[in-house]
Amino acid sequence: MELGERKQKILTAVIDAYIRTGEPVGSKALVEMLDNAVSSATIRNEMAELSSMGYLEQPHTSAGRIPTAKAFRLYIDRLMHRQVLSEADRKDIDNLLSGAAGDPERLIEEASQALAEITGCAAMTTTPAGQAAYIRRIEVLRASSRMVALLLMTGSGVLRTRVCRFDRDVDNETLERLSKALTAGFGGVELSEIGLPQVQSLMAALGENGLLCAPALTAFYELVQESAEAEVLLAGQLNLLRHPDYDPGRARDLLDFLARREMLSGLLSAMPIGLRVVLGSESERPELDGSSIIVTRYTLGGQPDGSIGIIGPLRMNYAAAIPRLEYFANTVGKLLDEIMRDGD
Amino acid sequence: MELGERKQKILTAVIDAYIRTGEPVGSKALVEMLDNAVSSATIRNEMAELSSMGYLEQPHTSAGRIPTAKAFRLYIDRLMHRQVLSEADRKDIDNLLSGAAGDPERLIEEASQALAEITGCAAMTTTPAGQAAYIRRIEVLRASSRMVALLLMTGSGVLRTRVCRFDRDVDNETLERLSKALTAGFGGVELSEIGLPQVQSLMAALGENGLLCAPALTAFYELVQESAEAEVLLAGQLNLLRHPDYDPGRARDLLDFLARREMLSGLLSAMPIGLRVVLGSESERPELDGSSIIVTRYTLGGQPDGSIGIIGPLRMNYAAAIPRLEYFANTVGKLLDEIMRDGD
DNA sequence: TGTTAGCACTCGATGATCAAGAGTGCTAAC
DNA sequence: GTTAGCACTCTTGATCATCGAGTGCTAACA
Repeated sequence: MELGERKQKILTAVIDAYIRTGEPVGSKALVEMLDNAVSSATIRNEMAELSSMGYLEQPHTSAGRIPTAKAFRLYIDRLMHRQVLSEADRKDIDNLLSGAAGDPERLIEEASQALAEITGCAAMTTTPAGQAAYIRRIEVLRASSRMVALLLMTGSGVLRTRVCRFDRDVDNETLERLSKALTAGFGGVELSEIGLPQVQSLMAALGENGLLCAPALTAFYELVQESAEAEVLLAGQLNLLRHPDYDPGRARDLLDFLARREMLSGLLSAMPIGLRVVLGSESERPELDGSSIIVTRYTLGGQPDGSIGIIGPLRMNYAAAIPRLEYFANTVGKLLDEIMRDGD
Repeated sequence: MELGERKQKILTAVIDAYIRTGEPVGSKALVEMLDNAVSSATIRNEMAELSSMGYLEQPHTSAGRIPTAKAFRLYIDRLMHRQVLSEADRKDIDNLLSGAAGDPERLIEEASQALAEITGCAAMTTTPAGQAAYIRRIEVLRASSRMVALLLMTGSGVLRTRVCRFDRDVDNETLERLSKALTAGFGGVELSEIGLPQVQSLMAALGENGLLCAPALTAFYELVQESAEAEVLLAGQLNLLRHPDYDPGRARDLLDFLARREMLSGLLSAMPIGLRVVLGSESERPELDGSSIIVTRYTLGGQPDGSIGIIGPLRMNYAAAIPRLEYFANTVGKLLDEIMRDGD
């Protein structure tokens, strides 16, 4: 079902105008947009056809047309003219990202903030975890006679800590042994390979100390689980409240949805490599209806790693947002590589 | 300006009803609430006086009365009948707080969540930092040949980490020396006493290594600053969107305000010891108008430490919220003491 | 002197009616 | 295939009358 050239032009104009104003667009307005090439009656005929083809719909008889999800899909895939970022645009983004000097996690966090600010949408990112996240280092630190802090550093440079409390005093020797056992047993191991059985067998290997160290091992296990699943960072949710397209109820539902990180996490991890636009109505989630998600991945050492994306109203400025998001992802990847690259 | 007993009863009834319904309350409704003790005309006379005294106001001539901020103040300080928590109420709260076993920071975080859930307001807490927050431990951990992680543990058991990157490779010896210098120089020192000059003089003392270690010292300084000011945790902001008293614009402004943690931090730290109710109109912040804050402190080792509080609409159920908040603060303090108490 | 019944009055909320305007679909002419 | 013209539909905003809740005031009452 190929669309004629004029139909494409008209549809594109309708969507562009709708994205700009949020109002249904009528035949008169379109005549101007198409440089008076044809009359409004012709436009009307074409629009009637576009309607019956499922690309346009009318909120009511005497209103203009608004694009359907199907139309947005076509627009995004084929019709839209992406903006080309100016030197100034790039500079702006570069500046926003220059804040976090050496910490990968903070970089991602600030990238989230910046992306939200630039696009006016909510931004979501996942920390670099990737498939190849392994344990680079484990530390057992005494905090007091019964409290011990565990620290886990992954291969991607992300740190996680947890404090746990023993049932009775532990001596340095025990901690030392625990620390050695953890490092020996799990250093360099991929996070995904560490499950309850592995931790339990380590506990058994510790012999009489195993039971005493149970709180620490539990904490360690939780720490591994926590580090294994990429953390989802969200920024600029309040931007969504500002947008007129969201009535209070819908906005609340959406924010509720976004607050459930495990949802987002699943959503993002299910995304294939490459830049994707998911229209809310295309997902199975009713909360996302009326919204739209653009996601891509940033790379780490040349490999696709964490996700970075935005979520906003269906009627968002794709032509501007997409190239910006791409540039963000590229820059984040580059900065991460710079941080992680070592002098060897 | 003492209020007669009947006036007090009427005012209390008005506020109770207004808190329940959110609508202006009229003389007829009040007659019922006061068990038909007097006629509506009498009530009207009394209400007219209460109006001229500044306790009640009318949205428009033909509507009932709503309480003013002055009335709420009186209500909270003297008129209100606090709910007494049932055994079941306490159990509920105890259960909600039993999650985070041994980690003080996670305990506070979960307390925030739970408090928001129970009260239907937004909850805010600060991590235990207190005036007496000193450095219990500093660790310098190599992450790779150029990346180093710093870890800071404060006396209250809170951990903070930061990753920094050196301009060139650092050998273990240098790191060792840095670690020793930091521990020797700042171990046991109060956070508030560590400023740029102190860090700089340490850098000088490191001699030729000082310059090389500059990124780490910068990170250390930032870490100290970050740990010195109690972190403000916020939960349940979305509860506010659910409340009919907030129109979308006001809700957004309030959420914007809450998102600026440094504002909250200042607000909380300026609060005197003990349970306080601050009506939004009593603060200088226009964003808080129409809202109300209830704050208290939890204790750590018998000393008042972090803040814990809620923020919600002016018309909130104080009689229920206040005793719950108090119980929360007590329980959090108890749990913290349990976690921190050492076997010596 | 304090309380109450009665009543006129005010003012927002509700709903009906109406005109204006935007936009369409259809028909007939080009 | 395109266009001018026109009748038709439907939203929007304004105007207006009505209704009802609630008040303030006055006069009667205990």
